[in-house]
Amino acid sequence: MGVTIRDLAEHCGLSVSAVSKALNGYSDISETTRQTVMAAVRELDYHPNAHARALKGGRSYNLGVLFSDDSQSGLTHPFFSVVLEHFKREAEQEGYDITFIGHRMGNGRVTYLDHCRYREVDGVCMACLDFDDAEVQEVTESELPVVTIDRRFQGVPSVISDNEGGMRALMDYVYSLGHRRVAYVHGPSSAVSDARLTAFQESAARLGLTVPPEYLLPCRYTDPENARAIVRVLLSLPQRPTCILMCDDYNITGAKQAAVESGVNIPGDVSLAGFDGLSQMQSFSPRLTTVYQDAPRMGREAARLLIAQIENRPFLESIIVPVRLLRGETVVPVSLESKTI
Amino acid sequence: MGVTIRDLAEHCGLSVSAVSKALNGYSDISETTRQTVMAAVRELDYHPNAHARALKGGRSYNLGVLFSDDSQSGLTHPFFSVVLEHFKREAEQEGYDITFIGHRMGNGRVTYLDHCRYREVDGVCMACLDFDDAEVQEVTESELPVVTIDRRFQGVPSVISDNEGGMRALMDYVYSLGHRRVAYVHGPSSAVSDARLTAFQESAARLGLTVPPEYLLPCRYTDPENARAIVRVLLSLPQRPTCILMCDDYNITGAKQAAVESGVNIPGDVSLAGFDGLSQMQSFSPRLTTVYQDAPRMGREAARLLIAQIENRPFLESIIVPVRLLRGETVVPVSLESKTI
DNA sequence: ACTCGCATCGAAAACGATTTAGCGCTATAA
DNA sequence: TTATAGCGCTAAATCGTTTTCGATGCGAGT
Repeated sequence: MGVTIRDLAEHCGLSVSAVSKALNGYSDISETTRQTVMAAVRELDYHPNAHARALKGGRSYNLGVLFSDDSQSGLTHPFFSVVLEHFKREAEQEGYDITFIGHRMGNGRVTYLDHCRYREVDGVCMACLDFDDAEVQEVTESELPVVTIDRRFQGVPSVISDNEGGMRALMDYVYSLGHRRVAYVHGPSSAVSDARLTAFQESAARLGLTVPPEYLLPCRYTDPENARAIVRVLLSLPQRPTCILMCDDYNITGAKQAAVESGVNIPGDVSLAGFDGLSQMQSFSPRLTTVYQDAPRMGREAARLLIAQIENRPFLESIIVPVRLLRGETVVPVSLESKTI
Repeated sequence: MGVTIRDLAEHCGLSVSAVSKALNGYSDISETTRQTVMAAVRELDYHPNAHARALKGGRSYNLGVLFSDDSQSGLTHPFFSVVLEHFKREAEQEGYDITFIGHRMGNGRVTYLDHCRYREVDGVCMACLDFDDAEVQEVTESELPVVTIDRRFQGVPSVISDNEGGMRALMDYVYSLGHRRVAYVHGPSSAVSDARLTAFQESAARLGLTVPPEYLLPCRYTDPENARAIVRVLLSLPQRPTCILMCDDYNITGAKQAAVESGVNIPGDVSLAGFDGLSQMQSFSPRLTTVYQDAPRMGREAARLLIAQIENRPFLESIIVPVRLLRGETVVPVSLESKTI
């Protein structure tokens, strides 16, 4: 079907190996023959076959992406789709394609690692999944180059958002605006959730805030319905918080709805903050106060880290991606809130 | 590194070819030896190498995905990320992985078709891109199995959302609620946009509505800023529309903002409808009136159509995916709108 | 006994590339 | 004059499969 290296060789009157070496920049090929080969490449529109190359060289120029969350949102995940998109762009720029690693390959079940080997991916990026799964661990412990996002493993390079720093900055901010009764609707237990929760509690302690247990409620990520129910509970508390922190921006709409239903004004009666800085929320009104996570950079850094590893270039053990507090209009000084209690 | 078919053969005391045939269900292998082989597969944890298989058989069990839009949103596209996710799921179920086809492969530029050949994908799914691009046409005209989404090509199977039907239903609905001055903020020219716009105009004519040219404004998709500016113009018209149709749900937030800024109540003063039925908008308040496009089904059907083509099974020429009118709260009877003009 | 068919299996040639070993040749050095 | 050392190239092995074409042994039919 396609034109092979053999066709090229015949066309140039050279051996196959000479052509191969000319293409791959070997030093023992004269400049003139290299020119001849290159000209023939253009003329015949030759392109090497990735499979043959992978078969021989053991390199597929393919990166595996391991990615799943409890809600099975996959590519539609509002935060990780951004990370992924930029991971993909950076990878493409370096000449790598990406393939998604799943555990159902055709009829049968396959472990993640088996899928990686089947496609002979050169490395794997792991994000947003249950890192305690045995199948996942199997990959991190394999000889494959791996990079993890938002989770550290012994000896595995990682890209991590500065969750603690973001939470501290947010807490400092709401405190500075006079808030003393701060509730936190945190995500289900995971490395990220735990980091933020710890930072929340440490900040509270540092600032001298007492946080009653009913102010600390768990909520699924990216689940506005769940968020709505939980915020409704918070708003019906005898001692209502003056400020509510949500675990992600996506849940803000649910919180807003709960507020409307409870006859509570945002931010007139209660302040509200998110986490993520999703671009979809930029047109949220009033402008959302949230902690921006640099998802594009996380994706890029992850790709760079992984590729550096694969190509035996020096690389950092772990990269902390800074976050940024976005001061919107959903958190206001507590004195501006109407005293309705 | 991995365990090959040769290892299997030695372990079983068989020839490589016998093992291969046992694995691939050939009939000239006895049941007992097949059992032996299968047992060895489990014991040695053997998995075939996809590249070797692709090299020999010409099949890679890989589907290419050609996907881009003018705003370069890629995987983060609110509508197509859903299509893609379900395309991927269906493909996985049938034993296919997917790879994204771009035109920058490493340092150099590569045409889409070359990229397809390089990875030897078995077929290509094309969505949401400039179908008039020469590089795109080159793929549709190649010998590769192709399926297009939301665009028909001569001789190429396609999956298309019933845009016309949706627009007609929407128009009938707003008309039935008494709206006579209906504006349409339509998308930039494309097969989809044109289909909807035509349906809009035909419906208007059928219903006896006159649509002044200033009620027909173009707007980029998924660009709330753009939408905001345009709706602001609409709302400042001397003869204000009683109902505004937006080209997609994502732009609704921009429209809402424009309304707030113009002191216009939605839906109190002006009704508002979207298009897509994005799940992200489910928590929009008031509940959005929109035309739901069955993105998951579109993805699934596309994958099925493509795979049926690849595997030489019978397949339909084109699939029209029905839409559904979601009657929310943003379009209300015109008598309920305050007469402020 | 001889052939025929059947059931099982094996040898070997692909697939398209990379890579190692080596071969003639020329130029330089000893 | 004879080693030595590149230079520029080729031959051939190799990567892990699939697939074609036999090959072998055995029971049955004539």
